[in-house]
Parts: sequence; structure tokens; C-alpha cells
Amino acid sequence: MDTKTRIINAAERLFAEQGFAQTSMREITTKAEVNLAAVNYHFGNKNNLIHAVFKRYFDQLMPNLDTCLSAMNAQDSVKGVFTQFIEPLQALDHVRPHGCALFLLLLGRGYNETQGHLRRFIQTEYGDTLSTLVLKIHQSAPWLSAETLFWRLHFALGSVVFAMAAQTALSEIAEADFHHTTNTEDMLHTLLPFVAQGISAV
Amino acid sequence: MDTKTRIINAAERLFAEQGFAQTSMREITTKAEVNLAAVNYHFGNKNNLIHAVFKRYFDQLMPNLDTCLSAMNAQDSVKGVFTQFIEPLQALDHVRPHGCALFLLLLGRGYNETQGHLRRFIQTEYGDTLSTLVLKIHQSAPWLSAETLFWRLHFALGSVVFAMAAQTALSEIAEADFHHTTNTEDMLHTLLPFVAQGISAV
DNA sequence: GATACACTTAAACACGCGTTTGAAAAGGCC
DNA sequence: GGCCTTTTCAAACGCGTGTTTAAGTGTATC
Repeated sequence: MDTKTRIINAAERLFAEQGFAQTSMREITTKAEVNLAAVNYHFGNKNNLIHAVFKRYFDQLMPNLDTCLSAMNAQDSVKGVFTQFIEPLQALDHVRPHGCALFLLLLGRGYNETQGHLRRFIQTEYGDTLSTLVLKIHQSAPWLSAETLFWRLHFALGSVVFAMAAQTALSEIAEADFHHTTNTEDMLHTLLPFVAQGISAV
Repeated sequence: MDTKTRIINAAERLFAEQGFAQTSMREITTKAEVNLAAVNYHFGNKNNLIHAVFKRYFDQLMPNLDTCLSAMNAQDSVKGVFTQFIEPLQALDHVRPHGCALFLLLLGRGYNETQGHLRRFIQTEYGDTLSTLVLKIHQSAPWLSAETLFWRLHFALGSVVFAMAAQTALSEIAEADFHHTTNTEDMLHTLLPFVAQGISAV
């Protein structure tokens, strides 16, 4: 396999598990079985590597999200709208095994760790798609003010990324308590009613 | 002011703003205007300092939460139960200016960064109070399975800590878009219907 | 075979980190 | 004042970090 790909694959796993700052180049290159200097040769520096990790997912997700959004009708319910987001997300499993879970994990970490870099990157790069997304959701819950919707969408985002970040640990607890394993697909469907109802609240 | 207090005050601010790993002892001691070695003299090491930062809030919050929980009646609604949590949380502002916001921020960071240390610390130290809390919420939404409730509570926790972590940045955006500033108190009340409805979903 | 280019490699660099040290200073007590 | 304990201080230690360097390897192209 290509050296660049080997590095990205190793990096995304470690970033998702430990966070960006807590993952060293030596860890990455050891896991990828490449030389330490390879990251700087191929990506320039660590930040560019982080961007490359995200880019692979966004390039797959955003076009799918666009077609998904334009296929919606105005009378869809909030829950209906969110349900349609699940498929593009799960399609990320085609990028990489457990790609969906990895992406959501990285997203959560990125929001917390990168001091706003990621937020700005997403806004400038994919702002149009996201505006449409917000519009569609607003159409499904027209009784909400723009401000209320703004905050609730971020609450919703918080639910999913936090749950993802804690999933490994929580899954163990949940399994011990309820004797029932929870994978990413299960969790997205567990999340759905919570988010849909939360957003819909009058 | 006492050196130990000065250190904790400086540390909690920096931890909340930047995260634990991203905040160095040199930053802390510079801001606190004490010598670099003071942290190790008074707290032993960095991890103990982190615990000390949390302890100050938990020691205030948990007794209040206990009395708050025992004052509830069985027929309270989900929203009613969560509403009663707001007061003990906001009482943290008496510990420190903006104590409530700081505490929630730190909590969110702790869950993501401390590799489960914090979770275990909270569980072993305040597990009883938290069990009662879960019980009370379950009584207000008895139609939920224990497993569903478990996940939804973590989704709810995610909403609040993520929103807190992003509050500074989001407040700027929200202010620019809606010409309306949002402080912590406002946000808790904005959060309330979202969380209450999300938890209540059938 | 020589040249040019892409890539890999081991070693080193400069720097920031948490922590430790031993001496200096400050404070309480007889 | 003299003594003991507590606290502060500047300096250094050992280590891990991201990055750079310069030599080495492989592989096409002429």
C-alpha cells in the first residue's frame, strides 16, 4: 500500500482514540510502519496531516449530503429529515472500515481541540451545503426561531460527538449493565428519537 | 491570596479554555504569578492539580444536588426534574465568578481528555448521588428502558458540555447573526426544552 | 552506463515539557 | 537573638516532541 495512505490510515485511528495533541508522529509512523520523516516529506507538517485525514471523509460525505438534501420534500418531519442523514453518514464505512464512527469521533475531537480551526475550515469549505441543511431542517420545524434552531442544532451535534467520544468506554459500561453490545449503527438509531424530539420541542 | 488558591484559579481558567494537556505548568504559574515549582510543592504533580480543580466544584455541587433530589416528588415531569438541577448548577457561581460555566466546560474536557480517569473518579466518589439522580429521572419517564435512559442521559450530557465548549465561539456567531448575546444562564434555559423533550421521546 | 527524479532512511536539532534539587527567604515560637 | 518549619526561588535534569538534514536507495528515462 501507498505510504501516504498508510500514514493517513494509522493517523486517523490514533487521532480518534487519543486525540490530536496526544498522538505523536512517532506513534503514527511506527503504527504505519514507515520512517519518521515520511510524514513531513509527504504532508509537510502535522497540521496538514490532520487536514488530509478529514478531507478524505468530507470529500465523500458532502456530495452525498447534497443529493440527499435536494431529494427532500418540504413536508418532511424533523425525524424524517434526520433519518435521511443516516445513510450518507453510514456510507463513510466505504471509505474505511468503521469510517462513520471514526469520522464522527474525529469531528468531536476536532471541535474541542483545534481551537476553532476545524469550525472555520468546515464553514468556509462546505458552508453552502450546511446552509441548505439548516434550511431543510427549519422547513421541517418552522415554528422555531432561527436563533433557537441555531442553538439546538449545536446541542444535537454535541450529543452525537460526545456520545462517540465516550462510546468505547460507555459501551463497556452498557454491556456490563445491560448485556447488550452497541455499535455505531445502533447508536445512531438510538440517537435519532432523542435529537428529533429535542429539536422539535416547542 | 493563598498560593494554592492562586494556582487553582489560574489553572481552572486555562484548563477550561485550552484543555488539560494543552496547558503547561509554566503557563499556569505565570498567570498565577507564582514560581514554577510551587505546583509540585503544593499539589505533588499536574494530575493532582486537575483533581483539586474539580474537587472544589464537586464539594459544593454534590450536597446541594442531594438535598435537591430528596425534595422531589415522584410525579414530577422530566422537564420539572431537570429544571430543579439548574439551581444547584448556578450556585457554582458562588464558588467562583462564572463557576457554573467553568465547571461544565471542565467536565466536558475531562470526559474527552483524561482517558476515563475522571469518569472513574466521579463514579467512585459520587456514585451514590448519581444513582439517585438517574432513579429520579427514570421515575419521571418510567416508559423508558434502563438502557435507553442510560444512552439518552449521556446524549444530554454531551449537549451541555459540547455547547459549553463551543459557547465562546458560538456566542460570537449567534450575536452577529441574531444581535442577541447569550450567557450561561440563558443557555441552560435554552438547553432545557431540548434535553427534556429528547429524554422524554417515546 | 549515466543522469535525474522520487522516495526512504538514520541521525541530529532545537525546543518545551513535567519534575527535582538545594539553597535562600519568611514566619512562628521559645 | 536563635532555632525549626514552611514556603519560595532560580537553575537544572531527563525526556519526548515536531522538524530538518544529508546521505542512501530504488527506478525510470535517455
